[in-house]
Amino acid sequence: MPSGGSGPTSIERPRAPVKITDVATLAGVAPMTVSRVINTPDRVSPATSAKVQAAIDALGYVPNLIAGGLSSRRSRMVAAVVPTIAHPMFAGVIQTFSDALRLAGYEVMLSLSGYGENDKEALLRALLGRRPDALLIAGAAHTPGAIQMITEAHIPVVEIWDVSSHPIDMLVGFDHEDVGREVAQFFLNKGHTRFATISASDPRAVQRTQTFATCARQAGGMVVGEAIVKAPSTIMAGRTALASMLPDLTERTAMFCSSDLLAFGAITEARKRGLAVPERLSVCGFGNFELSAASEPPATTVSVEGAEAGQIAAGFVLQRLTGNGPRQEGQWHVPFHILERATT
Amino acid sequence: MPSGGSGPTSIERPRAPVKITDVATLAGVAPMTVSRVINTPDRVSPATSAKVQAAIDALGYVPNLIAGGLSSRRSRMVAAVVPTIAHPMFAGVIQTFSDALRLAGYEVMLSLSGYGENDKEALLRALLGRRPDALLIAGAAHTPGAIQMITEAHIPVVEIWDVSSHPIDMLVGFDHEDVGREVAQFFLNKGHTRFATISASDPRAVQRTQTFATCARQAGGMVVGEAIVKAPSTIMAGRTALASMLPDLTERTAMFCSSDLLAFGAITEARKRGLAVPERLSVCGFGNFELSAASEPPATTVSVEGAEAGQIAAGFVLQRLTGNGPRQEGQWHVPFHILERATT
DNA sequence: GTGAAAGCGCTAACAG
DNA sequence: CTGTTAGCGCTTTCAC
Repeated sequence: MPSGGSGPTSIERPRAPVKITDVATLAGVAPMTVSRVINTPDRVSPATSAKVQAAIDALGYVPNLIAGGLSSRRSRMVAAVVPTIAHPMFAGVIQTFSDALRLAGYEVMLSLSGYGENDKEALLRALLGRRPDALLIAGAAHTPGAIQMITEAHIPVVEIWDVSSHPIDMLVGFDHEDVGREVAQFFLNKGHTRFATISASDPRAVQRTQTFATCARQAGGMVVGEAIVKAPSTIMAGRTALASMLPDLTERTAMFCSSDLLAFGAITEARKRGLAVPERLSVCGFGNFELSAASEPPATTVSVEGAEAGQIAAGFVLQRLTGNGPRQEGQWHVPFHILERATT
Repeated sequence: MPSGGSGPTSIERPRAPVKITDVATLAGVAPMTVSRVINTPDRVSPATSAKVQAAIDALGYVPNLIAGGLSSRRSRMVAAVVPTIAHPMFAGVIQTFSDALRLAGYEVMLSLSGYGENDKEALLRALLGRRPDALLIAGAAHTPGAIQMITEAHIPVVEIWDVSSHPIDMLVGFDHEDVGREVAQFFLNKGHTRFATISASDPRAVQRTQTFATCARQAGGMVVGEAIVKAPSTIMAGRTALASMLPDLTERTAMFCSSDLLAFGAITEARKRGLAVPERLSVCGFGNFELSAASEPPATTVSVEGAEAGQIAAGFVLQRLTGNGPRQEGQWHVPFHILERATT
């Protein structure tokens, strides 16, 4: 029941949301001029602009972006899907990505998918139905249905986290197998011969730790334990896994955990059980959580430049959106490196 | 340059997004019937429904919710604004809230505001411009401009985190002063006479710790240190604060930290410096992070039922949205309690 | 620099 | 149970 009922009071305080025509009427201009004041101010004379701005302020006008989006076919919104933002890399990516896009006038609509792939298609449907101008999505392992939906949306897509031989569109990620290899090499260089892993059950975590184990074996090492715990990683899971692995940790062992949370749990439990870290058990985590830097002893970890990844991803999206140059294939390898601290 | 170039192939693979009329034509029905199949399936005959569904699948139709929203004036979207979801209470609230609303057919659009209040009005404008059907917002301390914008949106609003004497609409929160009081009482009952606090600089954290200090003094206790660190809380800040406070910790002291992160940092630094926990320094944190339960020694903390808060908030919103009964004032005190573990 | 007309893709309201 | 008509609030396009 718009503009119904009660007579006008002395002060304008509309009950139904103010619309562009209300502002136009008050300012004595056409709706189109109001639109210009908001979207392309430089195409309006200063005098008119001031009048309109006054009307906007007086009425507290908040433009309906739904209507604008329908008309212009641009939602000025970018959808982002990540499993969690508890992980520093994702948190970093999202933060930087959001900031960069907001600066360019886009809002980021963030959805957390969790680690279960159960209703990801439903989530995607709900997201794509809102016609985002672009999509940022974590993980390259999508169902065929999901890939089809994404493809047919005809919007720029950036996949993060994984490298992939078949990116949907653009990609910002790293090779999880490279990480495993590099950590293995790190330990091998230190003369380790016995190895162990604790991994969360998600595919990328498994990739990192399995490659680590494979490399260790290939170099003549012995893998004395490979625990897998249900994703997402927790400190407690790390403690439990280490406890159950204890009988096999009879000699000096080098351990790679798929997350700093698992690593911290393993370190905590090891020290409680009297296993000296790093003398008897060397531990390297993954993710560079603040916990690893700030706990005692500070823990060695693999750091991935999430902030940089977000910046690059935003650049990719914006370049496509602002349409400078042709559709450019973007693929960016996010750098990672081992931060050696006191647990190795 | 949309719809350019390459000629049609044998298989239908539309370059522009499929719309409701495309589906209607293929199914041989009116657009309205397609709409009904999607939104009110029980009002369509099974035969028609099947035909339409087949057309939807064949074309990979994803309804444009922007258009639907404009027409129906319901976006089926709820905006949520929290400073961070690194805090278990917020994470819990958002998770439960999202799940409950998704079940009812609403998507949650999550925005992280951070702890700076700088551009909150701009954020709100961008959010409200998308015409969410309801708003969940953390913190009761809003600027007048923000309050006016929210009010004039004429949508259900739930504030979380804080109790307030002047809620905008509905409220799910707790009294931070109550927390301070209760923790003080907890320590007093154990016979403590010397107290200290480490707090993040955000208003609610300060409220908790200051009330703690006040209560301790009123009971005849002595407050030997009150550190304030810049929000958001970090482990390292807790370590640094404790280190600087060390000279004043000459006797058995009870410490309340505004976050488990600060508490963990304080405990870590204390033990490193040879201050026995809990014998010389008793520490209670806030938030019930996993870290507190899983670290060694397990840390005493204040647990707030975030998941329950999210459930209640979702209930408030849905009741208003599905419109059973009159506009009901909702105010809910989220329960909290002290989890005593090994650091006190 | 400003305005008028048309329409974005969908659904409310009302027929049949 | 299904179809028709009108219009959501804005921006595109074209005119002046």
